[in-house]
Amino acid sequence: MKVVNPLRADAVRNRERIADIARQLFREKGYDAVSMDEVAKTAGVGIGTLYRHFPTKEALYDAAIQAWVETVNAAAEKSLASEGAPRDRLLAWFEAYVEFLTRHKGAAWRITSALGDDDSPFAAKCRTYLNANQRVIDTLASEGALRADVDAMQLCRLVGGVAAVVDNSELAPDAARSMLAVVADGVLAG
Amino acid sequence: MKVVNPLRADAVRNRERIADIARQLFREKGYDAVSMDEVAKTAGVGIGTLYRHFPTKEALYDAAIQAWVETVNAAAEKSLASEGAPRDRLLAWFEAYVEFLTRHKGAAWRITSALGDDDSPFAAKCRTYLNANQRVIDTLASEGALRADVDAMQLCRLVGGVAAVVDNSELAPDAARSMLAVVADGVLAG
DNA sequence: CCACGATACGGAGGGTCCCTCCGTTTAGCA
DNA sequence: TGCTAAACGGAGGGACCCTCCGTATCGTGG
Repeated sequence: MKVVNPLRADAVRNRERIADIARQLFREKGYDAVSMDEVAKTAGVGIGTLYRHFPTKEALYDAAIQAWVETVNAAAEKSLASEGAPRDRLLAWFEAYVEFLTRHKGAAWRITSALGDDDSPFAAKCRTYLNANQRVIDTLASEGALRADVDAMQLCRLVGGVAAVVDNSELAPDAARSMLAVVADGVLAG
Repeated sequence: MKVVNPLRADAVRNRERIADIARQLFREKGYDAVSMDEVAKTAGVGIGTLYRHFPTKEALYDAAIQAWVETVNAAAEKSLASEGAPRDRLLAWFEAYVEFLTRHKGAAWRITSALGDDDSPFAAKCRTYLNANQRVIDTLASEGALRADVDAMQLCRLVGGVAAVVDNSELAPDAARSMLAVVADGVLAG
């Protein structure tokens, strides 16, 4: 028998090209404004091929935004490692977090919406974010800078909510920063 | 000539029945889960009739959630009129605000998304909300309880973001309250 | 009371989605 | 080179929002 286990070369090629094109399109136009037909046509494959590689549009989206999610942990470490006051470091993390979430239009709301849902295609990304926030909380809490009842899920939701609004209304960084300052002060207080 | 200016009796009847049914359906199932066909069928009218009265789905939604929006000002007054500390009154207002926004599934995000957009069908509702928040800010600021750089738009976005997350993830009131406490403390601080 | 015209009704169908199904083509081992 | 498992491609199904237009109804002037 001729069991060919690894993916065929053309399949690998197509999968990568589709993911690249999708990343580009989603980033430019946002989730809703990109149709699966458009991705297939731009990538030069049939719609059937697209769906063979990515069973739903959300799965494609998940693959398209995969790369940058993986750098989130590094960003958390970097924000925390700096020398400044807890408030400054927390704000730096928040800003990095919002910058990540808003890098692809529509991602902030989609990911924040999926926060409690284990069945979502974004569940893995949510866990990454939760862990990063937990690390930030642990670090600042060990310095006694945080109020006691803050948890990672709550923080993800608060900052994710801000990110979603910033993304949707295309707010300037200043507007985002002033909203994040409110959240940071609220979390540090008490 | 026979110019019949006022609406015909059947038209008035249908308009009201459609709005009633739509309010009920939107409230039960949320914006996305209700189709225009479903509204028409449930109301017992043709799809053409529905669109004669409400030119888009968003216009229908706007009409469906009209009634409760108008009571928001009363809620603001009531929250402010109580005797408690500024923090308690602010929190009471936030909770009332979130309760309003989450009363119809999907409304929080849609309205908060429309905050800067004058062309949105929800523009009028946004103005109502902004004014209510402005009144709250003015009252508390006159007591010196607020940080200086808080504005109504920012507050609408912050609390609207929390409301959207609460609505989408169907969080318990406790979870909402703890997030709102963070925002309130952040706004009062400094 | 009736006839007639302005008004409103209803649903077929257009355009756009996401996604499925299946006949056709291709890769790659023996 | 022949053959089979794997991959491809696109027609089309079903759902959606919305438009268009022939048909039915309302309500007034005669």
